[in-house]
Amino acid sequence: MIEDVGRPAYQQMAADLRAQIASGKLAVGSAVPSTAQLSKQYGVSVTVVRAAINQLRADGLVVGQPGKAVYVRATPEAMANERVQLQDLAGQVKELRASLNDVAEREESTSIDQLRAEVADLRRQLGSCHAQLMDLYSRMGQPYPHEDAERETAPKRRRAPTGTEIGT
Amino acid sequence: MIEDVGRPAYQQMAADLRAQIASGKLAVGSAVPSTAQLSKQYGVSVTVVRAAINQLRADGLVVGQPGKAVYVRATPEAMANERVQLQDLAGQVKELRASLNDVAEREESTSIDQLRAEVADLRRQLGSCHAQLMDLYSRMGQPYPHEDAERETAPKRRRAPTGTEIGT
DNA sequence: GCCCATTTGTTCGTATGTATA
DNA sequence: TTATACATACGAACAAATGGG
Repeated sequence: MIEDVGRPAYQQMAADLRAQIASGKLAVGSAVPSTAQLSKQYGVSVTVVRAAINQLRADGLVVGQPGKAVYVRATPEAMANERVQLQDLAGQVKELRASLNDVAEREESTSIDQLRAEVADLRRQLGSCHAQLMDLYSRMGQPYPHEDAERETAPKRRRAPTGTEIGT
Repeated sequence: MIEDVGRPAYQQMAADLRAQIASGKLAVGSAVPSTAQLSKQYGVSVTVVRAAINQLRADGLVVGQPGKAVYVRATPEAMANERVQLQDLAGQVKELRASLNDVAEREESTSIDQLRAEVADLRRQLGSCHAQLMDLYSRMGQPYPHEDAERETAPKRRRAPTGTEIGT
């Protein structure tokens, strides 16, 4: 199925899992097969599986719950939408600026009606722009337990098995 | 120096390196100490060092060059700026929309001079907004070889050591 | 040009802790 | 309690790139 051996195995595996998520074979909310199962399926060590899963998690596509499974969080399209939306937003603001520039240039010799129409058009464009940005902001700010994710209740020191104490 | 043992060692180490980058002890463009050196310094295995470096690389703070070293790419502040700028941008667009709303509401009974002043003010706000978004877009779109980074010239198959062939 | 040491990157194996069922 | 699963951490090996002798 995969014959591009020019790339590391964990990247190929991550790409394959991404494709499965995008195609719907791994639906959002469902569980990814366990590390051991993936290790047997793909014929690689658990290290490669972990590396692939880590890459997907870094991209925000999956989230792991210890003791349970790794769950699909979102599709690659939804993640790519953020960048695409940002690009669209840039284009919209640019057009908006050009329109406003035209208004400022021709405002001396235009009638009130035309001015009114232009302002209404500007208002429509800005409304669409605003809606996109709100969606973009909410999607980036809300559902992301990324980074630290402070222990909400009790710090509950997890473990100190071998060499957890690190210093200079 | 670090006594919070409630978190994994590689996360503590990543946080410490982040702080060093932020404080300037690890300047942008300089090289991070090698894996072996960091392993001795912090008293952890190379696995922990690799995990910490991987986290910093996933955040876009450092980039590694095989055979040479891992170099500091940007500061955490500059990375956080993207989100802050997005937030500011959201606020600015919101204000802009409110101003435009007021213009549309009061355009019937205002003089040309006042309308002109408001349009000029809108134009100034939109200009600032546009500049911020352009900076944000260029910073996200340009210097990022993230994701796949297709081989630009020759695919140049790198290696196939043990079990690179993976299948279903 | 060739050899060698260093460094990053990838991959293997294994062990342990914690969480869930 | 037992079993499964994720997460962390240890050690070791090899490939590729870099740079010095």
